[in-house]
Amino acid sequence: MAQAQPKPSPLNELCSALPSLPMRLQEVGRFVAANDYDATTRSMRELASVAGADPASFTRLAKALGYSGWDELRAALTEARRPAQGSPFSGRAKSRRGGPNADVKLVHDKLEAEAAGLARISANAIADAARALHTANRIWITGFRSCRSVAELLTYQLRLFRPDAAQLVGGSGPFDLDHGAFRADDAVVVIGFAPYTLVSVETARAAHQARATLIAIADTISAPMAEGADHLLLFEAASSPGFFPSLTGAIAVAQSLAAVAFTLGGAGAKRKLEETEGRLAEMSQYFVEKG
Amino acid sequence: MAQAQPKPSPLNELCSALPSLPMRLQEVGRFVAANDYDATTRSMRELASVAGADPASFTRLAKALGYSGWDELRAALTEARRPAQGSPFSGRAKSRRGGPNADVKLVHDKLEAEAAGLARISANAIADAARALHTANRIWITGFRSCRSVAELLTYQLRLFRPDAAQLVGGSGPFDLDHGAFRADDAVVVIGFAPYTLVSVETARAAHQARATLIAIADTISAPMAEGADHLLLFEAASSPGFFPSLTGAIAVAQSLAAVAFTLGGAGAKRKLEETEGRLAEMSQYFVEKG
DNA sequence: TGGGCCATGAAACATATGTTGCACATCCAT
DNA sequence: ATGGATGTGCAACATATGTTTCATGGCCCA
Repeated sequence: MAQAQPKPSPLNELCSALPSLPMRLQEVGRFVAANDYDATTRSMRELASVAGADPASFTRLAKALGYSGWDELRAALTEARRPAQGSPFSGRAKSRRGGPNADVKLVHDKLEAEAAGLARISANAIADAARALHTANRIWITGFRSCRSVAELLTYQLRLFRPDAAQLVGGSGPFDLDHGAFRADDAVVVIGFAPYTLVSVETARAAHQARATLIAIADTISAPMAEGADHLLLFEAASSPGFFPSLTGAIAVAQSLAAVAFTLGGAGAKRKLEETEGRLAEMSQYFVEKG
Repeated sequence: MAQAQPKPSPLNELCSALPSLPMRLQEVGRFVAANDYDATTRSMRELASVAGADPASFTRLAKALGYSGWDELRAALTEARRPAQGSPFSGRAKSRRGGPNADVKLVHDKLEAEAAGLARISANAIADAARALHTANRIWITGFRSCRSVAELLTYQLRLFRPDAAQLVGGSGPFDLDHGAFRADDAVVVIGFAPYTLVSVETARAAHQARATLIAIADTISAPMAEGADHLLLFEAASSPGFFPSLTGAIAVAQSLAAVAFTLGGAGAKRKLEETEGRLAEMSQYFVEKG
């Protein structure tokens, strides 16, 4: 870290040194470059056997590249592969003093990053969770701070076709919680990201204790409300440059959840939806173009 | 537990098993979940020393999860982490042809469409609108039905650094409106899509009459609240397959708006934000990892 | 051809690794 | 209080790991 160097990737220096290496070392070197993930995880002997080479070659390769041994080379590869934590835009953090268009650029980057984040959401996990929602007797939904908007949206959409089932926890204030009402055949959805609100964690635990199906929508696998969750739906809160965590992913997850749950509901859900929509329209809350 | 699934992520089953584990194993398990990359690369003893735990705990954790030992758990984690070969989307679209996985496909398509929708949002328009927000004396925000969640999120984020300026219209109920309070140096944000709620249109008109700066976030140029709007921010509500309009775009717009407004606020906004965050933390509403 | 040089594979080595047995602490039911 | 069961740290264990050494075989130059 103390180096002023712009951090040369071990893989790059491997490739550039390749031609000047003995035949066997070249083979091994190419193998490492092509399978660098396995190089960091499997053992030297394993690699040797699938590469059809001698274990010693790996040690020799490392030394030929200036490392003290294979261990050190592998450590370098491992660090190079380490997922960017914290600042995904560290590389792109250019001097934003560019001009009057800096704001436009910020928005642009942000949207781009969020679109990429959506791609990383697991459709499988959502479908599974939706099935759990479908079979649940009642559905409780929790979220605080900015996640409250996500919780409210999910509640709203679910209530469109399951009006008596979906319920926002703490609907009449953050201290009016319904933990005691959780039953084993209920589903509880907890939405949150770091820093985690205490109440949301407590809600998750209460759900778990009540043996209700717990669905966690969070930014990390290690989120406290993910503990004991039957379904864990991840989204990227920090994916976008900016200062507040992003909720775009969480919203997308919530909407997909509602959509799948709706399709699972079949004709009954559709009927309920039309009924609800009709009631809303009846209250004449809609604007109609005159003429 | 449905065992028919092809790949239950080891991390997920770890998280769900956590609560039923003994104390020390929970600590170790949490550590593994939080540092899964190191878990696959560093050795058991290394992990133990930085986690402040006994090496044996890792073996025991693995066995408690049903693995034959730490090596097998680590192998599972390693495989789960293996980089997807190919592009994130095309690569994963394997044999998703209809069948029982129709739900998965639905979610997949939905997310893809929404990601594409984000790309069509105008960064320029958002930056302009943010400047208007910045110069406004007070900021009123409106949205009903599912758009209420967007309105609440925007309000929440703006209040983080402009607590006295941002205000949700009808905060104490949909009929407690503040139309009379609009002033010429205020900004009014109206969020909505078809079918348009009557109140939101009335709010837009009231804002216009008060000569306040009107910012409309809507799905169409012809949206009634867009009439007379100083800034019109479009998002795609119907872009995604499914049955409910999508709010992902609206959320992205709202967040970007808040982000740019924050940067425009400069040091003062930053100070206010820290102040607010501090007050929130002081109320000890956050969950802190013990250890 | 002969002699030095280097690349290469196999086996021996020291060591770090994952595991397991044991002793002690802790908790719960009797 | 007592006895049993369970969780936890420590240390010894068998072994897989990375490294080194040595013998072999090919190559180039005198």
